[in-house]
Order: sequence, then structure tokens, then C-alpha cells
Amino acid sequence: MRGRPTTFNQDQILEKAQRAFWEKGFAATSLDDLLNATGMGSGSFYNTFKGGKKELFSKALQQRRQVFQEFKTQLKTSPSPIDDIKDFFRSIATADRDTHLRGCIISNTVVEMTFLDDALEKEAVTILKEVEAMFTWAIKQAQENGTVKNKTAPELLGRYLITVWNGLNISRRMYPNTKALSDLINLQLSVIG
Amino acid sequence: MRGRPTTFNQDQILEKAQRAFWEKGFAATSLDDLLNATGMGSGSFYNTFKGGKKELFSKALQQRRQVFQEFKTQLKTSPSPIDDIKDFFRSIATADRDTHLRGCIISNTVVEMTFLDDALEKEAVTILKEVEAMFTWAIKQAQENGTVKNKTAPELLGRYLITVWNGLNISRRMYPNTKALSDLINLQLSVIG
DNA sequence: TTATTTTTGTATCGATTAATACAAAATAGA
DNA sequence: TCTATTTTGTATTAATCGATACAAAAATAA
Repeated sequence: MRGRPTTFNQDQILEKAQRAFWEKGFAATSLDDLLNATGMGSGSFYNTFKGGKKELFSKALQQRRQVFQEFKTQLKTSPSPIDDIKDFFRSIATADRDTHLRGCIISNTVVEMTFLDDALEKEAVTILKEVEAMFTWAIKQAQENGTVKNKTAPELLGRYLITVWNGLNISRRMYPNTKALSDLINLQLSVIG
Repeated sequence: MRGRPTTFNQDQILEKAQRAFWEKGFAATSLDDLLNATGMGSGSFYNTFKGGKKELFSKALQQRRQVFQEFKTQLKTSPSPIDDIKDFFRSIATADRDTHLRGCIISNTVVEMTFLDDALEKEAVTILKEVEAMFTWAIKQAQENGTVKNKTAPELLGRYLITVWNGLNISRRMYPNTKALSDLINLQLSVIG
């Protein structure tokens, strides 16, 4: 390809933008914030992201989505997916303070975008539903091989778990400490059995 | 008192501002939005709310807080407070679509303000903790008179219920319909027993 | 009526917003 | 080398942001 070569790495740019959006949301993160966070000038920025701020935000969401996808791929090879999911929830409790305060960028986006941008809100909802489908799959699996005795419909238990996730990501900001959260998480997981 | 009399009613102004903030959050609700929603001119606005947009937002939060306080007062005279709380949760499922999409203005504020405004974030967290304390009180009450057999510490069950609230207010935007939510809510309430 | 006080409406402020214009820089292919 | 193509850096845009200035309007107290 002919022309001046790019000096910026797309994935690194997206990760830095993602971090900025994660903390302050879409509206409160200014273009200046993004240029400072990524080190780009506005020339490169609008050359790379022709759709402007919204395109960057969408790409940042999709980069975050990849992390969930990778977890899902990992689950497929696990001897006990439901236990991995339970471990994932239990590990939330021991995260550091800033991680608690940030919550989940996808849930945050649902909250912020509902009355602001239909496309971005739907994108976030879709990702949450993908995570929910992963929960449902793991529960169904565990019910079939007898690991989980609970006979409740796996779809309902999956919906329960995504709601636990959504709830924790707000409650962990009320109590950003391990002690308060671990009892809570264990109580919530006890529903699955 | 001497001087030109006010033409605006404070409570009505706050309710209209609250509705605007509830849908779009603090940052995305412009002063123009607020002036249109309330019908005030900027002269009256800054004369009434010397602290500007932030003071108005804080007052709107406090007006919402009053609704929770009134529910609490009502609970004190109830023969079975915990059943009233369960009914409250069950009634969420039958709300209309827009009510689902709006979620809880207090939870929304925690999400938005964490890295933007310490005072407003703390204000919102405090209100959520007040609601949590109400849950805890009702559970303790019910455990003492035998209505609730579950021996789990009331503080933990209260923390559980506020997390259910936080989670529902995101999940109801994923599934803004009665059928999906009522099964979910019943499952979550089954933990209390 | 007059003086005093407060609210209201309008015009406007400087700052910040997201986004563009455009030339210089840096490469690849001819 | 020369030309075509792309990226980069800087200057600048129009629009909107939250907030203020200030005089007219409207009341009360003297």
C-alpha cells in the first residue's frame, strides 16, 4: 500500500479510548480527553475514525466484547464451565478499588445511552445478552450432567446471573471492598445451587 | 416579604427537572433542556438556583429521596413491612415501557458521577444506603416475629435486596416487559424465603 | 405616592464542544 | 527521481455550553 505509514496501533488506541470512556462515559469524555489519552492529533483521529466520537465509542465497546468472547471460548474447553463462571463472580470481590468504581462499561452504556443514542444502547444490550446466553449455556450443561441439581429453567437462571452482574456493578461502588462483596456474591450464587 | 412575587412553584420545577435528568443524566441534559422543561428563563433560573445546574440536580435527587422516605414512613405502620417490600418488587414487572427504560435516577447517578463529581456521587450512594437500611430493618422485623424463617444476617439480606434493585434497573432495560421480569423477580425474592 | 426589594426576560459573555481545512511529511509504485 | 497516495500536525470553524449582566416589571413597606 502506498502513502505515509500509520504510527498508531489500532488496538492500543482503542484500549486507551476504552479506559477514558469507561470512567467518564460517552457524553462527559471530550474529544480533547480522547486525543490526550490516545496521543493522537485531531487530523489522525478523524482520518482513522470517520464516524467521529461515536464510531470510536462503538469500536471501544466491541473491543470490550472481545474479552467476553475469549472467556466464552475458554469455557468451551473447560471440564466445568459453571464452576468457572462461579469463580469469575467470586473473583469480583477481590478486585482493587478503582476496578470496583469503574463497574462494567457495557452496563454503564445501557444506563447512559437509553434516551441518547438508540444504536449504541442496542449494541450494549446485545453484548449483555450474549453474556447472558453464555451463562444459560453453562447452566444447561451443568444441569444435564448433574453438577447443578436446581431444576429451574436454564434461561431463567441465565437471566438471573446477568442481573446479578448488573446489580453487583452498582453495589460494588457502594461497597468497594472485598469483605462486603464476598458474602453478597456467595449468597447470590447459592441460588444456582 | 417585599419584592416581585415568584411565579414558579419550586416542587413543580424540581419534578420537571428531575424528569429531564432522569432520562438523559446530568452531563447530557443541557441548561437549554432544563429551561425548556421547566419553562423558566435563565434569569429566574440562576436567581433560584445560585449553584447552577449542580444545585438543581442535587435538589432533584433529594426530591426523589422523599419518595423513598414516604414509603419508609408507610412501612412503619404496616402489619407486614417485608410483604410490602416484596409487593413493591413484584410490582416493578408490570410497569410501562418508559418506566423500565428510565430505571432508577439514583442508581443512574452512581453510574454517571463516580469519576465526575464526588459530592453528587456520594449523595446518590447515601440515598441507596438509606433504602438498603429500610430493607434491613424490615427483614430483621420479619425474622424476629417469625414471618421470615431465613436465619441469614439481616444486614446481608438488606445488601442483597439493594443489589437486586440495582440489577433489575439495568435488566429491565434489556427486557422491558412484564413476562420476562416477573419470573426473574420471583426467583430473586425466593432467596429471602 | 415613593422608595426598596425581588423576580423576570433578554442580550450576551468567554469557554469549550465536535468537527474541518489544508499543507507538510512520509511512504510506495512507476 | 518523480508522482500518486496516505498520514500527520496545526489552525480554525460554527455551534453549543453553562453562566452573567442588567434593565424592566411587579410587588411591599413607609
